[in-house]
Amino acid sequence: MYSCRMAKSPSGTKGVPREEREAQILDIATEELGMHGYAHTSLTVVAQRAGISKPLIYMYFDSKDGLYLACLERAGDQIVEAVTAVQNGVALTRALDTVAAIFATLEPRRQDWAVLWDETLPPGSTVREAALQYRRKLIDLGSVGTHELLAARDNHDDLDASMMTEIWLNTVTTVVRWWLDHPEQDAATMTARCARLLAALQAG
Amino acid sequence: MYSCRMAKSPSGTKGVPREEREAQILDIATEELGMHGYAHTSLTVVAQRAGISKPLIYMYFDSKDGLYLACLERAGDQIVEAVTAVQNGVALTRALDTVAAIFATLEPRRQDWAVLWDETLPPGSTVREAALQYRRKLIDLGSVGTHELLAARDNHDDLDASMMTEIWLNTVTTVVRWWLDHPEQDAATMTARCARLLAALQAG
DNA sequence: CACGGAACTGATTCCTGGGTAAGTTACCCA
DNA sequence: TGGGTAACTTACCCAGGAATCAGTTCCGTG
Repeated sequence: MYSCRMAKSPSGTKGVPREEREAQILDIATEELGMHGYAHTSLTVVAQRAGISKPLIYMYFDSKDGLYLACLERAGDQIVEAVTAVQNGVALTRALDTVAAIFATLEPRRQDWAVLWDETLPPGSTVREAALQYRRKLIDLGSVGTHELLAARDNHDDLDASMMTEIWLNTVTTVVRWWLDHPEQDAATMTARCARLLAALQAG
Repeated sequence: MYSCRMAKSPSGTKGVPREEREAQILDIATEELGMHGYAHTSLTVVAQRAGISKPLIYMYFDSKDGLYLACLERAGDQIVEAVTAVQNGVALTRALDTVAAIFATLEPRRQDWAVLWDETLPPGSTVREAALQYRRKLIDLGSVGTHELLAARDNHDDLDASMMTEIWLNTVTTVVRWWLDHPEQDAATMTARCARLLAALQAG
């Protein structure tokens, strides 16, 4: 008999090494999670899209949570690293640098941000806690910027800073979501657009 | 026998007229939906919190969708009306007026905005479509403002305006969520805080 | 005082989706 | 050439939550 390929029997190996299969699953899962959110993502669909069966996913990722966490870690680590590397400019310039870095990092897989900022994670779940920890890192980075900006205006209200930090990160989230809805736009265009809008807001 | 109250038998009327009961259910449901989102709200919990049984909810609201839609309509109508009534100032003043109106309207039931902006609505569902229609109205109102603001800066890019409108509404959402996390703040304080932050951003 | 309707419930059904048990195929190597 | 292992599958279980059935109690009214 020839090796495989002949679709003779459904069971048995297809010759795809674990590592490769894992990467494939991860990519598809990220897309599904990014589009529909954790709550509305079904592993059955992920398996179908990957052309495999559900148990294989469980074999490699243990559970739905495990799969989400794998997507989250890949996304979170990459984003946090990229953003951290760019925190040196001053005030609003730094903000622009940050979004530029985010767009660049996200270019190959834009859904990563949506996975990180998934709003459908079950309240009190471990997946939510895990996502919050990654977000926390970004919040801490952003917090430096907002405190700085407000201090320069003689505003030292911590609650003001807290709210502004929240606004900042949700603005990034919104912009990335808008990007997902406009797939034809590239990273550079997005960065330029953000710069324009920021300037427009400032030109009081 | 005395009328009710005696907890003798579980079945039978408790003497609460339908209208009153409906209002009570609506309030509790709005809280649950606002806190956990549609996807993670269970009617069993709503019933328990109201001290009634699940079938009564179905009797009055037909389905989970029906209950959500009732909450949505009450919230949406009120918010849209309040915001519409305040669209007369110019540019950023109008933005401030709008958030002030929103805070004032939301004061008695802050979760209303979270119901309207629920991120856990199932993709493609009728509830989502309904919510989107209400959001659309707010987006159209906001759109006028952003186009105006950008035009004043000689920017006539529709995509810029589209993104900025999105940012605007998500900022409102973020601010209201922050408010939910800081229950001790009142509407007036929130308005003042927003004014301060806007000024800080502009003072380039 | 019967009776119709309004307010309500316990128990059940049904279905979706996460998770598992047990078995199948192919390849590698002693 | 026969085990051992890696890569798979079919068929199933089961919890939880939406939705429903078949009533029960109470009150107003002719």
